[in-house]
This record gives sequence, C-alpha cells and structure tokens, in this order.
Amino acid sequence: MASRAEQAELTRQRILICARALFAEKGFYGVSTAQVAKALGLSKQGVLHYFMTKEKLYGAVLGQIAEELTTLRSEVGASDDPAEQFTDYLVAMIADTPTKVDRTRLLMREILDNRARAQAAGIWYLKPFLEELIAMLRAVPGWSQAGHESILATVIQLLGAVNYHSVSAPTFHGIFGTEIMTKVDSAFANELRTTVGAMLQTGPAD
Amino acid sequence: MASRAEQAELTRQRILICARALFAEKGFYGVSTAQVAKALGLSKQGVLHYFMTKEKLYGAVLGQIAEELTTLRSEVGASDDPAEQFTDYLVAMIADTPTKVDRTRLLMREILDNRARAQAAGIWYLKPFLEELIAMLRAVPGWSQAGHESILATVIQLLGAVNYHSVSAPTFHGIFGTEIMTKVDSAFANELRTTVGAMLQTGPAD
DNA sequence: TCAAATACCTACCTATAGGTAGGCAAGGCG
DNA sequence: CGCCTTGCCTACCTATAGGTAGGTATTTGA
Repeated sequence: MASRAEQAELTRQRILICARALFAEKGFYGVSTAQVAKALGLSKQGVLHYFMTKEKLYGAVLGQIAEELTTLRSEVGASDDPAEQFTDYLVAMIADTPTKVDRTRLLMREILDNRARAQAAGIWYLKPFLEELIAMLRAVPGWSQAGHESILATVIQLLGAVNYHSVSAPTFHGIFGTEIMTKVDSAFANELRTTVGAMLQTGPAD
Repeated sequence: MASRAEQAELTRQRILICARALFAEKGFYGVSTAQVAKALGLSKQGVLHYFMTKEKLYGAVLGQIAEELTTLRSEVGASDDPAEQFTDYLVAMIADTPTKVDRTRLLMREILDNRARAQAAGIWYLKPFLEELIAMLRAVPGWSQAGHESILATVIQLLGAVNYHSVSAPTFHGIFGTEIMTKVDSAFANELRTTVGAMLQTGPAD
C-alpha cells in the first residue's frame, strides 16, 4: 500500500486534475469548490485542506499549465530549418488530447478574465513563451527585418488560428455535425502547416 | 420630453448596453443582476422589470449580437473579386471599437460556455454567418474543389486569427506594454490582409 | 376625469457561495 | 507504546445570488 505521504500527493493530484477540467469547462466563477469536491467523492474541506482557498486552487492549476508551456519546447524535435521549427512548435500546441483541450480552454478563459479579476498577476508565465515564439519567427528568412509590431501581429494571428479550433470545437460539432467535424479535427494539423507555410513564405506586410 | 414608452425603451437600451459590457468583461456567472442595476443607478428590480430573469437578459444581449452579425455583410462593400470580398468581410470583423470588442469577447465566452450551460440553444445564429463565410471562401479561385473539411478548417483558423486579437489585447498590453501594442493594433488590419491573401493564394492543403 | 397600465422601488425568501472552527481516526516516529 | 501530526469530515457563519410579493407614483387613453 502507498505510504501516507504518497496517498496525500495522489489526492492532491486528483484534485488538481479534476479542478482543471471543471475550470476549463465552466470557468472560475462557474465552479464551486464544493462541486470539485463532490466530483471526487470528497468533502469541500477535503479540498480546502490541500489548497487553502479556491483562488489558490485555481492558481495551482494555472501553475501546472505554466509548467507545461515552458516544457513544450522540449517536446518538439529541433529542426535545422527555422521555418520548420516554428511550424512544428505551433503544431505541437494543437489540442489533440483532453488534457491539452482543457489547457487551451482554460488559457483562453484566463486571457478573457484576467482583466476583470484582480490585475494581470497570473499571466507572467505567458511572456517567456511568447518571447520564444517571437524569436523563432524572427529567425525565419524574410522576417528578420520585420517591424516588431508586424512580428507580434503575426504571432497573435497564429496563436488565434491554433487555439480557436480547440476552443470552438464543441460548438462547431453542434452546428455542423460530428461527422464533418471529426474530419476537420484530423485534417487540422495538416491545414495548419499549409497556413503557416503560406504566411511564412509571403513574409510580413511591411 | 420623451413619452413614457420612449423613456422605457431608452432605459431598456441602457440596460442592454451596460449588461453587454459587463457580461463581456466578467462572463455570465461573473456578473450579478444587482451589479448591472447598480452600474445604471437602478434597483435590481428595475432591471428585472424589463428582462424577467438574468438568463433572459443575457439572451437579449446575445440576440442583439446575433442581429449585428447578420447585418455585418451589408456593411462591407461588395467587390467583384471573390478573394477581396472574403478578405473585406474578415477585416470588417476586426474589433476596433469598444462595442465590437465587447461583441467579440462575449462571443468567445459563449463559445466556451455553451457546452456547460444548458445545451447549445444559443448558437443557432452563428450558423448562417458561418455558412456565408464558407460560401465566400468556396467562391475564391482554387478553393472551389477543396474538401469540406479543408474549407471548414481554414475558416476556423481565420476566425481564430481575427478574434484572438481583440480577446487577448488587454493581456498583451499588460505583457508587452502599451506602446508596442498600440502599434500592433493599428497595423493589425493590414497584417490580416496579408495573411489572408497568402492563405488564399496558396490554396487548401488537399 | 378617472381607472388601468406601467416604471420602478422596498422588503423579503431560499439556495448557495467561500471560508472558519474544531473534531476524529489512522499513520508514523520517539 | 504513546504522542503528534495529518488527511479528511461535520457543523456552522456570513455574504450574496436569483427571484417573488407587493407597493407607489406617474402616464395615458376611454
């Protein structure tokens, strides 16, 4: 049997995973700590025992996501071609597993909310990630001379292209039917490569 | 002086506008009817007098947005060139006024939430709008033969590229500073044209 | 002119939110 | 063995949520 400490860590992880899914689905205000607890067969205080407040629980989920973002780079094999490397990085962001979908949805919510909820304190971790994207784009031939605002605008557009898909997938499934959308989902990575390739080759607007 | 009916309609509009801004900023669960009322100098019942329930108030805001979406087409001058027409349509979606920003943010929230909150009933109005985009893309030379999943994937990517900008703008302002981001905001339409142009010219992936 | 309609308000009710206080039983270490 | 820590629970508190009931003063139209 697991030791006491191991058991505790396991529970902690279970809470984190469950909270992540629920926050992703309903948002911070849409989920109560009691709901998280109930979904795990725990009492509300069982949850609060590990994470003192709801705010901190949410923060822990966000921290986990931040960590994933920083290690994202190591998941994609380094290519010699800067354009390919950039593309691979973006493709790696596609949310093709439930965990990744949750991550993307939660990040989108956070971006929407952080202005409303006490300042932008929770977003620090996005910066290095974005800086990396910017640097990678700069390394692509034809982009090194582009203005900073061109680079940023392009990165924003690409992030939108990648992330909007997983965020909107359930809705689009409802609108267009599962059959077509399943095809879209599986074709998406390929389409994204083409899109990114087209943009990179055309170069910045300025 | 305004008649009673006119006065009432005016109040109704004021409530709608205020609710729209608040819902966009904090989401359905993040705003209380009392807060909406307070922001207008009304009592909670003053608001409920016009919109029986919070749910219905939210629905009315959504309805207003739906109407805006359906009339969006008439705002963009019809060009002869299908590619140009498609591009113009997308550019018209860019949220460059507070009202439009609210609209985009609220739609993004709705897309995130509608799975969680009682069914997808609120999304019907997106369909004609999307169908229109699809039809316009199909009309572009080189795209008419593309598979439906290619078209859809492309539309999703483009919607993401357009909408992510206004959704993430406040966060990005916080991260990169207002100076650069202001430049990005004003350069965005131009960059978007280039992006869309590049994609259209390259054609679908299949 | 006077009664019906209506714009908006002041209570008030119930459910639930986040969180505190404190208990209890089962490890783990001296 | 016995004490202390700790994983988790049962109350319980206060604030606020959405919503009902019913009032009042002003318009309006017959």
